[in-house]
Amino acid sequence: MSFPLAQHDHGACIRAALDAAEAECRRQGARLTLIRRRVLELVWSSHQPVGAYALLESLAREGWSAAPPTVYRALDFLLRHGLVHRIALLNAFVGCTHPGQPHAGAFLLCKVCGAAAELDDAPVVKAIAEAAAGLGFSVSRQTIEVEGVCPGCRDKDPAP
Amino acid sequence: MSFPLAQHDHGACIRAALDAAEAECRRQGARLTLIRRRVLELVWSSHQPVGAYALLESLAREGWSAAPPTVYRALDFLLRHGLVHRIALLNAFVGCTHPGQPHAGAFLLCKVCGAAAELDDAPVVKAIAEAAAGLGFSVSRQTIEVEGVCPGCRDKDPAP
DNA sequence: GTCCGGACTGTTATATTATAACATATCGAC
DNA sequence: GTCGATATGTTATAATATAACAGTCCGGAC
Repeated sequence: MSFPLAQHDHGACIRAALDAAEAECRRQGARLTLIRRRVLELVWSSHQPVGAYALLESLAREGWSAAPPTVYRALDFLLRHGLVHRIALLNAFVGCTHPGQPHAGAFLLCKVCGAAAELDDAPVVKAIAEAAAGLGFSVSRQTIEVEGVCPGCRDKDPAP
Repeated sequence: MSFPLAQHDHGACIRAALDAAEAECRRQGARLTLIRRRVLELVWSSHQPVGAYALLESLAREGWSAAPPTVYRALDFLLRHGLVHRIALLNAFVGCTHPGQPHAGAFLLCKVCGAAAELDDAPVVKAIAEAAAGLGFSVSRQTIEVEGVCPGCRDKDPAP
């Protein structure tokens, strides 16, 4: 719900995400297998969206026998169970900060540092729902991606 | 600002779009060359977002000597001058319904018929701007894409 | 008019992202 | 243990997008 600070205990982020994922999979009766778990961990290795082929390289470096479908299947599982989001603008994937709680997923993407922050999307979703309802359109899924500069980078590099 | 009806005078849509494009290019001192004009016309040949390679095939059928860069350059020009929008979810392009008037571009995408409607995005943009400002994020560009079912398809195929 | 520089287009090659299709392995219920 | 469903391995290929460089056109300076 806010931008990750430059220095924070990121290990704690990862642990929290994996714990939440375990719990969510248990709740849904889904199997968080070794490779799915590892892909999720890699997605969470930063707060920047990661491309599928970057994940693939990481897996390969670790000695997994990995081809594109390996990664895409794991990502597909994680998407279906609400553990990651796909950033359409970047063709990349980022960990979900609150799995289990239904939400559309709205992202602020910093053009400078590449970080992604998941926004509280309720007011945005409401505005969209109203506009759509006015046209008789029934909404099923939303993509809200906002590019700009995050507070950290703005302070560092004022008016370039 | 609303969904295109199943039958409407689409020729008029195309003519209006091309006239607006001519005017907008004149205003901006930009050159709407033959191929750019033709690509815009092809983008406007329906209200459904069109992929770059579909455009490429159309051009090829018409006897243009066309390779991918041909199309991507034309699309890039049209994007830069606000004559088309890119739909990130679909990797496809759609004509802008009100060039020259600054707007973020928000789209309703019908999963059934594939039509895209450009939404009045002011309230949505406002909601996003407020949320972003609250986090100290300065917005430069937004992508708002909403999947669902348009009124026409909903009526045809109630509760599938 | 013609020369110059910038913008536009042609062409080939290649990068990047994603999926199809089929074989094999693993898990869990019974 | 066996069966069916789910998950993974593997090869190939589709779909989208860009790099790089050569050639061409166009409009203004002179």
